[in-house]
Amino acid sequence: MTEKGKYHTRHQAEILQYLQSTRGMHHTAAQIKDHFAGEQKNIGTATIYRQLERMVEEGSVRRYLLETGDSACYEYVGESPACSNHFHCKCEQCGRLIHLDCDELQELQEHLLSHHGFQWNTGKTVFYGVCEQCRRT
Amino acid sequence: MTEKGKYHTRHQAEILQYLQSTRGMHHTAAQIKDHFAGEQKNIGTATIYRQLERMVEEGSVRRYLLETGDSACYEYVGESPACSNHFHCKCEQCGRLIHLDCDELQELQEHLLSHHGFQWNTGKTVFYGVCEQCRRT
DNA sequence: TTGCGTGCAAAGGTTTTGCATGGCA
DNA sequence: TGCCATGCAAAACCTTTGCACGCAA
Repeated sequence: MTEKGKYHTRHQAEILQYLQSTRGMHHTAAQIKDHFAGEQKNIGTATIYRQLERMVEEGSVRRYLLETGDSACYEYVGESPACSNHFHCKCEQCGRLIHLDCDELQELQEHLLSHHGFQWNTGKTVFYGVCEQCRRT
Repeated sequence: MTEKGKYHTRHQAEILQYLQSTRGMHHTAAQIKDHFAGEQKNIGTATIYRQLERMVEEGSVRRYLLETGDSACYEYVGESPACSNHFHCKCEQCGRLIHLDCDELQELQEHLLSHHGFQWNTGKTVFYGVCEQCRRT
């Protein structure tokens, strides 16, 4: 399956390391580019997209679509699927992406599969709504 | 809140009527444009986007983001929030958008609110995964 | 040496915007 | 008549692609 990614390059390692060091956070391609630009390390936009695409295919990184016109967001999730036990909630008011740890998620996943035959890819799904902070103000 | 939409125009009525007549289905802006082009009714792209934006703001139409690079999808959902008792599931293999009626949805909604303080907007959320048909093949 | 990775620039696609014109009230 | 809506074209934006060069193995 992994025909791509034959070579281990410096940029590949640096991007992966950056994403790993910010586990739990998400970045757009442009933000990643800016991060390295800030360290005097220029990485071409195409390279960033190509590396991210590879990591998404491998499964170590997830991509989220938030709003029309916005960039996609990328987040390191690791090699093991065990860490996927949280909801991704996007607040429609303040725009934050919130990670909620919750066992209910797994129950719902099983329900969707057994009752509806739908094999839910929990990682890719984003729940839209209003977060606690915004709700109180 | 509704400063916009002061005038009722022919195009507005036609677009809304088309979306209403296809309730349960979703269309991209381009598909809507093509539909009217097929009836010798040309509607400018900008007009379609502007009308859709208005309807989304009003709440009678929902917008879904499916894949990067793809267009957003629009679907008529009506004025009442009662119809929102179903999941929107996008099959990552065949690309279909599936509507699943399910009470579990409301339970999850209550759970998210009471345990995590997150007021989930169920209509906007799309569950990604693999549908029953694709799973069996 | 072989062939993948990179960077740059250009292309591709969707959505938004500016501006003059047309239509609703 | 006063504004809003429309259409066209251009702009803005994110992402992908082509190609020559660089680098890993």
